[in-house]
Amino acid sequence: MVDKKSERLDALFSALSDPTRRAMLESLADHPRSVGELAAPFDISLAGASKHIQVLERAGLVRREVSGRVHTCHLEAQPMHAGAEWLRHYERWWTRRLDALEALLQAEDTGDRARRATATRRAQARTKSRSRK
Amino acid sequence: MVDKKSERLDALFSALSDPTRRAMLESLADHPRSVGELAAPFDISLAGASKHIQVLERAGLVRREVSGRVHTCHLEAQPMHAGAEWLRHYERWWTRRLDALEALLQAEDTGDRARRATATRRAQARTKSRSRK
DNA sequence: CGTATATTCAACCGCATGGTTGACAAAAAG
DNA sequence: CTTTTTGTCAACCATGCGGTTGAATATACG
Repeated sequence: MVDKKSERLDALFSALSDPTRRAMLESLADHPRSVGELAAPFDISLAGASKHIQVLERAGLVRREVSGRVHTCHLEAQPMHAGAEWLRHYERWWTRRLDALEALLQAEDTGDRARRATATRRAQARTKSRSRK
Repeated sequence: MVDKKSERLDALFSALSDPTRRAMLESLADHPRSVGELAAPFDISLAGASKHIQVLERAGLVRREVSGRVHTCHLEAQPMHAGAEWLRHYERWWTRRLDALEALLQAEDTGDRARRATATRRAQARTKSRSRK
């Protein structure tokens, strides 16, 4: 069940890793569109677009309403929330730059592993290719 | 240069789409680790882990400090910011509550997302004229 | 009815990915 | 100097992915 969450993130990030699919989602953010309408802006076959849409569907990002022969695709953004939450967890790393003081504090707080890493960092800052003791 | 941004997102989301790599990043969020330390928790060869780390590096998520024969890997989270921003763009879609059709579906079909297609078809027989542009 | 339209499906192609193993290189340890 | 440790590289394998084409399936239209 932890596994389940991971698989959802797999599918989400994997779906988002393709520029065509991201563009499709952006276009669906405007309003729902048929498969043909979704495919139109891209220089790919309808079958190719259909596959992309299926990937988005499997990731839960698109819901399909079949009405006659037209399949209307709607944006379903909830799964993105999990991804955003995962990323949010790292906010402090791009907000607060890892500086020397923090590294020093961490070295004194925790075990030898952190201390070694800090020493390495310090040594490297001082002399580029000299090895430490 | 718009292209450039897209490529960065490609690399980012693609890097994040693998559970092993996400776990590596989580472990690096704690403190920097050597390649061997990063590989240890997983049941894969060192060479396999090395490849994962290279993917993370190419996505800009990991910086490597070579000190002697030890390669120490540091988390470099800036690239995640772009992904978080992209996702944030859709916040209103997952904030916004389920619409009438969704509510109807939930009432009829208790919670199982997998069988939504059939429920949709059922609901469609009733509300035929909804929401086409 | 027959035909045009919207979409999927199946088979295939080329390339990337995640994984392995077996050298290999460089630094540390003895 | 020799051995051990740390990690990469190259080759290989199986699988998946993005793309195609061509046929199949419904549905709508005249």
